[in-house]
Parts: sequence; C-alpha cells; structure tokens
Amino acid sequence: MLFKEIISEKISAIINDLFSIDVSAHIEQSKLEKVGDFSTNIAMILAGKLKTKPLDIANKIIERLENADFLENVNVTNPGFINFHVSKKFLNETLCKFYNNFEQLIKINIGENKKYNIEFVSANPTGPLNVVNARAASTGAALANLLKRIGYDVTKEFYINDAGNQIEIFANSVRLRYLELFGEKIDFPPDHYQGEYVIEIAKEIKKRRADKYINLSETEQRAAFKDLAKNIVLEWQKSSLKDYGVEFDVWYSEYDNLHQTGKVMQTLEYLKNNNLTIEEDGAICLNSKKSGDDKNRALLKSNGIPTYFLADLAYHRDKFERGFEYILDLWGPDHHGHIKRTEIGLKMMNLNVNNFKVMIIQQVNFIDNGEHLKMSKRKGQIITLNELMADIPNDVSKFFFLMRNSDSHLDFDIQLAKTESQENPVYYVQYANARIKSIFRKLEEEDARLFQTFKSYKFDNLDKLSADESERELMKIIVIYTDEIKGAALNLQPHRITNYLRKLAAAFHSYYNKISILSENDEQTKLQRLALIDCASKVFVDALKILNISAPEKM
RNA sequence: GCGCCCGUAGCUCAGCUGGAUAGAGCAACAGCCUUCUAAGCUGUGGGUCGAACGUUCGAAUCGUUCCGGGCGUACCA
Repeated sequence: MLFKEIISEKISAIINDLFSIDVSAHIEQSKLEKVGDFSTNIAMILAGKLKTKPLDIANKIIERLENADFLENVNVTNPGFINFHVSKKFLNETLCKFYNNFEQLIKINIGENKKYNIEFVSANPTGPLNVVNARAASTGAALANLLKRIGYDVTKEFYINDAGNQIEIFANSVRLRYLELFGEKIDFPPDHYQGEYVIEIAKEIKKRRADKYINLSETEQRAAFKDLAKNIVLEWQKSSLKDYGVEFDVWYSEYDNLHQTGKVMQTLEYLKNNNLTIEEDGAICLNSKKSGDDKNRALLKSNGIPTYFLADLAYHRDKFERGFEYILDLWGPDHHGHIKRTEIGLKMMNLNVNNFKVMIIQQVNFIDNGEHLKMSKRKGQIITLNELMADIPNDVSKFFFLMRNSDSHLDFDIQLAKTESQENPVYYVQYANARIKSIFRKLEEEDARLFQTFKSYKFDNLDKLSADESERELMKIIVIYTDEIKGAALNLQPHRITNYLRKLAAAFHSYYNKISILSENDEQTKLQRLALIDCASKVFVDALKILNISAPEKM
C-alpha cells in the first residue's frame, strides 16, 4: 500500500479531468506542519505546460479538492504550493485497511520476480574479515531484503578472489609458518603476510593433519597449502558472517568457477574474435580507449597469465549468462577506479550495462580516544569483524552502519560505541517496540477478558482514532511505511529505513507519554488504540527484520 | 596531472533527488517517575549549508571554477 501514491492518483485524476493533461502529482510531506500534512508542487509543474500562473492553476485545482472527502484544510501558498491535511475519515480507514491486511499490503511488486544478483563482502581469502567487510555485510544484507520486498528474485553472492599472486603469497606464508612449527628455521620474507593469524592457521593445519606435509617437495607443499590455507580462511569468514547474522546463497570461486572451467579464456577468445583487443608491449589489452577509457587495459600479462580485470569481465559476463537481469556489486573504497573500466568492458561485450550497478561502501575510520586509527593489513593493525562483535553488540554495529549513507566515510568512535551504548539509537527504537509488547502483557495480566476480546476482534473501522495530535502523528507515520520501503529500495539506501524507524519511535514514545492506553474508560477507544500500537509494533518488527536487527519483546 | 567520495550546529550525521522559516542524536541548560518499562517525554540555546559565480519563480541539492580532507590512478587482487 503506497499511501502517497493513493493520494497522488486521486489528485492526478482531478487534474486530468480539469486540464486533460496526464501527470503524476508528486506528494511530499510538508515541512510546515501548520499548513498541512502533505503538499504538492504540481501547479508549478503545470505552469510551464499550460502557460498560466501557478497560483491560478492551484486555485482552480483546490476548488475541486475542497470537496474531496479524503482531504481537509486545503490551501494554497506562494508561489503555488497546494497544502492539505488528510481527512480524519480517510486516515482512519487507511490505517484500518493496512492493519487488517498487513502482510499483503507491505509487499510491492515492482521487480516482477526478475532475477537480481547482489554481490558483497567478497573479501580476499587471505585473512579474517575486517570492519569494512562488516559494513558491507550489513548493508548488502539489508539491500537484499529491500529488493526482495519490492518483488525481485534476489541472490546474495560472495566472490572468492582465490586466483593470482596474493593467494600464492598467502599460501606460502602459511606453509613457512607451518614448517616453523616443526622446528625449521625460516627466514620469513618481509613481503609475506605478517599477521598473527597466519600462525593460527598453520597451527590449525598441524592440529588437523599433523606432519603430513613436511616431507613433500616444495612444489607439492605450495600446491597443498593453497587449498588448506584458503579453506580455513573461508571457514573462518563463513562462521564470522553467520555469527553476524549474514548468510550468502552462493559462494563463487574465481579459481574453480572461472579459471578451471575455462570461462576466463573463453571471454578472452570472445573479445579477440570481436576485434576488441590490441597487443601492447607483449601483453594483450582490451581496446577500451576507443570506448572512452583513459588507457587500454591489460587482459593477459606478457607472461601469459590472465589479469584480475579479465577474470572480472568473465565473472560479470557469467552473471548475465546465469540469467540475472540486474547486477549490483558492493565494492570497497579502493576499487572505485575500476567502475568505469568494468562498465566500458561490459558495454563492449554488448551486455546490458544499464542493469549493472556498483555501490562503493566507503571506508570506516576508527576513532579511539579522539585519535584516528589507520588500518593496515601489513602491520597487522586491523580491526576484525570478530573483534567488533566481541566489543559491540551486533544490533548496535549494524544499526550504526545502516544509519549512514554507505558512500560516505564513516567515523566509528569505539569509546562511544562501547561506553555509551545505552544511548545508542538502536535501543531507542527497540525500546519503543518493547514498550508496546509490555502494554499487551500488562493487559493480559490485568484484564484477560479484554485481551481475549482484542485478539479475536475484527476491526471494521478505527473511527475513534485521530483524536489527539500525537495519535494522528503516529498514524501518519505508520501509513507511509511502504512508501519508505519503496524509496529506500529503489534508491538502494537502507539508511532511509533507520531514519524512518527513529521517527516512528519518536512518535510512539511521545504518544506513550501523553496517552495512557490502559486507563482509557471507553472500551471501543481502548480497543482501537490497542490496534494502533499493535500496528506500530508490526511495522517495527518488519522494518528491523529488513535490517537484520532483532526486536526484543522485553528490555 | 587525472578520476571517485566527502565538506551542513561544539561532535556524529539526515535532508524524501529543485521547494517554503535547513532537521535529528550526542554534548549543555531547565522541568516531568505513588499512574501501561525514565533505555522515555516536554522545553531552551546553538547555522553566512567550505567559497564565489551561473542556471530559474525557487539552490544545501543542478553546472563551472576555486579551497580543504580522504582514497585511487599496476602486466596486484
């Protein structure tokens, strides 16, 4: 149920009738509470088309709106805004309908069940997940839920970069640490992975396989350790993500699914056959400069090894071939330079680049005692997802990540998150819902008869509501819930949902303080108010679920 | 040099894609618990939206040029 669109359609129909013009009136929430709940700038839009003053048009429109039963207090302000309140009757009826058919009405079918692939986290399998990965995880999972909600068939995918140099160096780092455990004296190379966790992995391998590998040749060892090390890291990553409440449908291995299957080379052949490549200094490059790139990008190094870029093109080609109509990638901040070249590459392969979108999940700066901590993999100074989970409850960090627009840098104040977690906004939201649940518990205890009546009551209308200003405010926020979902999903901005939740919680807390529901004497009024807060609770639970955040019934 | 992101209250950030007198939280100050959970509510103070031009009825939002911060700019992944 899209409340604003219902109003928009009604107003558009009137305009069509008046001027024979087919337009869609944009409805927005009024900033000036006194003049109206909502306003539309449609008269200004029409002014150009009709070559008439906006005020004249607005006045003509409101003659008709004044008689409409869904609005009241319609007025016009300069330079041509039409402001209105929704009528008590309309608001009450809409809320009643929403409450009675909540499960159906929160769904919107924009996606038409089309296949949508969202790829996120995709950390290298060379170490534990860090905090940017956590931000990507919570953002990606919330986006997936939002896209599902508006009707897409969504697949969550994790791309494992298990081909190339980094994984070789990593595997060798683990191999050397393993040999150290058996007393071999190793001169550990400075360009290898220095982190403590490398030793942990070596110990884990020793625990599982004992000395099975020490007598193999170096070549055999290197081959074996590539899989051993990678698999343990993947186990770790999967288990951390599971603890964080984020799970993937597909784990896609660059090595197994692209290189081993020949898809990388097939993509190269395809590009060659279509005259899209050019040789430069012994390397084979994509002739991308012609299509607007700054330079031609290497596909095959002069030593004959495919580049990451070629594999990435093959990967995205494969996504389309697997039948995905929409592709969304969440990349880290250091990858923004790749967006343009990837788009150009896909376009050159005649893939539908319009349905391909990359979102950058910006970096997370940690502030500890007022100082910025620089994260560096080499120095081993990196905050892992596990450390984050140990220090800060998942609900808190997720809400924190989802409060901000994901393409802006985020300052995460560790002390604040730890010591003042009591005042964290997520508790403010969860507390509102817990209070509602508490009211129902109290009701069940003190008036079991009314509690039963409520549970089996069929609400034909909610005509006792909209009485108090704070009550009306709460209702208004509830009925636009689905509009907010739609906006957040289409714009890929889950942070709109956190903002909405804070507004809803504020409206509820305010209402709670003003109106004592259980001490109301009129039974009809009491029942309807219970329906209102029950409806609010449904919205809290549903929206928090979209964000993968819990909704405790007691706090 | 070029490219991407950011610059809004003391701090952290919103701002519905061009609308009205720019909003929240934290911090500060003053009130509200014998009454459904005070993790709450009510009120006060705090701003040349980094700067300047431009586009038009109208700009925090769009364009250009600067200034400042971050990141990238590999035959690494």
